[in-house]
Amino acid sequence: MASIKDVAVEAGLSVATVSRALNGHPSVSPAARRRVEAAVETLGYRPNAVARSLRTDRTRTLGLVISDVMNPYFTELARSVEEEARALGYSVVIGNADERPDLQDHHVTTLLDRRIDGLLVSPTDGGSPGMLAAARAGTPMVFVDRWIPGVDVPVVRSDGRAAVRDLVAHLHGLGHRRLAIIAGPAATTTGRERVDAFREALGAYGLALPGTYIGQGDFQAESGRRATERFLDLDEPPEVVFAADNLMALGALDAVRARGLRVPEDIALAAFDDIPWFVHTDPPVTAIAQPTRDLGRAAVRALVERIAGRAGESVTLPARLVVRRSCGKPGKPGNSSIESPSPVRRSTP
Amino acid sequence: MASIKDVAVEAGLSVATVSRALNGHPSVSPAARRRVEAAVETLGYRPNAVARSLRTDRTRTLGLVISDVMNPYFTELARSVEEEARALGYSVVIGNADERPDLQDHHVTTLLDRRIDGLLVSPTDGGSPGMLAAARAGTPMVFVDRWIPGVDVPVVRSDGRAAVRDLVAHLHGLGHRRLAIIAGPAATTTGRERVDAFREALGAYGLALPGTYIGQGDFQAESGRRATERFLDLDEPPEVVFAADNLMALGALDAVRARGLRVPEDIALAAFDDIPWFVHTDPPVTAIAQPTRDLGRAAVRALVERIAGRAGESVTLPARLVVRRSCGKPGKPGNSSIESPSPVRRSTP
DNA sequence: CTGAAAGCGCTTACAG
DNA sequence: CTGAAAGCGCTTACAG
Repeated sequence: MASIKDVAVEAGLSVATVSRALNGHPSVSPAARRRVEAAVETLGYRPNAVARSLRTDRTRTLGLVISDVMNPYFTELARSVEEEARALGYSVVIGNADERPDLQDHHVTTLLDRRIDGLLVSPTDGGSPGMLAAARAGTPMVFVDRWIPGVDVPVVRSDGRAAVRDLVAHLHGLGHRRLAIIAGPAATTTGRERVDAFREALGAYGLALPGTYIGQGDFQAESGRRATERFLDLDEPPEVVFAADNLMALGALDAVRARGLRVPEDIALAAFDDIPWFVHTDPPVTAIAQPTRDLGRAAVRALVERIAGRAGESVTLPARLVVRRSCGKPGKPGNSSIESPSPVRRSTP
Repeated sequence: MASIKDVAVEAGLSVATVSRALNGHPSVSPAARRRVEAAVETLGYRPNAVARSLRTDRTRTLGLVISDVMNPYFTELARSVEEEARALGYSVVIGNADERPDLQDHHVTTLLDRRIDGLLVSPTDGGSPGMLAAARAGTPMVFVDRWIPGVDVPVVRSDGRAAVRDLVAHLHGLGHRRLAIIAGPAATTTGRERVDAFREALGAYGLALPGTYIGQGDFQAESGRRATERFLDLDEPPEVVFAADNLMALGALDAVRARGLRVPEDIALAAFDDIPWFVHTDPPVTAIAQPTRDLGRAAVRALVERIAGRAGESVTLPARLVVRRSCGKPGKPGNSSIESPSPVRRSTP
C-alpha cells in the first residue's frame, strides 16, 4: 500500500509538502497541489489513519457501549448515534455489553486502548470498575439512556414519568386496579426509575404496589416470561402487567400465550419502549415511546462538546404514551396520544 | 496517559525489555518481569494500540459492513460475528450501509483507512466501486449472506432453496394456487435467488409466477407495503404473499391491515428470515429461518483464515421452514418442521 | 512556499 | 537476558 513517501517521490516534492497539500494547508502552491493530486490519483494513495492518529493524538472515533444490541431500542439508538457522528466527521465503534459488567469493561478497555476520542455509555448494572475508572480519569464521556448517580458525566436520557402517569390513568380508566410491573435490574437507573414512577402514579389513585406485584427482570425476554409466570401463579394475579422494556414484554406475551390465556381479556399488558412490531402483535401493544433518534443525536453532540473541552450539556426529553389494544378497549385516556393508524378491524368482534 | 517509556523509567529497565515483558516474550528474567508488572500496576499503564498497530501493521480489528442494522436478521448476524471475533482476539467495527452503495463505500473506505485486518461484507446493490476495488486489491475479505458473482472472495451464506420448496409444498397443500412474491433488489444475490427458488418450486406444481405477482421491493418495510397494495389492487389478487425478508413482511402486514383484511383468511403471508416477533404477530408468521449464528461464526473463521494467508473456505448452510398460522390451518407440510411451542390456543376457533 | 528533522508509542532485529 | 537503535507513516514547528 502506497505511503506518503511514495506520493512525495511521484510528485517530486517532500513528504512535508505532500502532507500539507493533503490536509488543505493554505501555504501550498497551486502547482504543488496539482502534482500531489495527480500522484495520489496514479498511486491510489489513501492516508494511513493509524499513523495520523498516533501523531495527532486524535482518532476521530467515538465509542458506544450499550447493554444489548439485540434490543430494538438500542439498535435504533446506535443507528442515530452513528448518523449524527458521521455528520460531524466521526466514526463510531459499538461495544455490546449484553447486560454483563465484565463485557462492558472489556469493551471500555478495548476502546480506550484504541484511543477513541470519546465514549458514549449506557451503563450496565451500576457501572463496572473500568468504566468508572475511565470516567474518573477524565475520558470525554456521556451517559445515554441510563446513568450512574454521583458520577460527573453529562446524561442524555428521556423522562418517562409523565408517560407512566398517563399509562396508569389509562389503565385506571379501563377499570384495572391490580397492576404489576416487571422491573429492570435495580442497579440500573432505568430499572429503578420506571418502578418508582409506576408506584408514584398508582399512589395518586390510592393504589398500592405490593412486593408480589413487582417482578424482578433483567431486561431480557426470558426474565419477562418467568416474572409473568409467577404473577399468574398468585392467588390473586394482577389484572395488568407493565413490562419495563420491550423484550420483557415479549417474554410476558410468551408466558401468557403458553397458558392459553388471552391479552387483554385475561390479563392486560403494556411496555416501556415502543417498537415497530408492537403494531402487529396479537394484540397490538400499548407502549411508552422514547424519542430515540433525538436521544442519539443529543448524546453525540454533547460528547463532541466534551471532546472539544467544553461542558456538554445534559438533556432530558419526554417519553409519550401510545395507546393500542393490549390493555382493553381504549376509554378516554387523559392527555395521552391515541394511535389509530388505519381502519383496524378486530378479528374477534 | 502513561507510555511505555514511563513504565521503563519506573521499572528501571529499557523500553525494549518492558515491551518484551508485556508481550510475553520468553527471554525476560523473572525479576524484570515482576518489576514491569509492578510499574504497570502503579502507573495504570495500558499499551497504546494505535502505536502498536502502526508498528506491527496489524490492528486485530475486523470490519463488518452490513446493509441494514435495523433489520433483526443483520443485528443477530452482527452479534454472532462480534462474539466469534472476540473469542479469536479480534474487535469488530460495524458499518451500516442502509442499502445505499455510497454509504457502503464510505464505510469500506473508512475501515480500510483505519487498517482493519479484514473485511466482512454483505454487499448492497451488486457492490460499490470502493468495495470492488478493495476486493481486487487483495484485502482479506469474505462475503456473508449476499455475494457478488465473479469476485474471488469466499462466501458464507445459507441456501434457502429446499426451504422454499417446503414452503411452496405447504402452500400448495393448503389449496393456494395464486402465489406472489415481494422480491428484494435484483442487484443483490438474495434478491434474485429467492425469486428464482420460488419460481422453480412453483414450476414443480405446474404453477407460473406471472410478472404481476412479482413485487419489486428493497428489503425495507415501506416497499413491502407498496408491493402488497399493488397486489391487492389487481383484478385477481394473489392468495399468498411471500416476502423476501422480514421487514417487507412487516410492511405487507401493515398494508393488509390498513385495508381491513385478515391474514390468513383474506390473504396468506410468509416471510424469508425468522425473527422472535413472528411468534407474536397476528397471526404468527410462517417463515424461513436461516442459521444466523452459525453463519456469523463461519464467516469470521473464514476471514481469519484469509488474514493468516490461507484459503478460507466458502460455506453454505441450509435454511429451514417454520410453519405457523399465517398461511392457513397447517396441513401436512412435507418434510418441513412444524412449530408448536406450547399449548397455543387460537383465539378464533 | 518548501524541506529537513523531530517525534508520536510502540516492536524487533542486532549486538553484547 | 538486556539495551541501543531503527523504523512504522504520518504532522508540524523551525529555518530558509
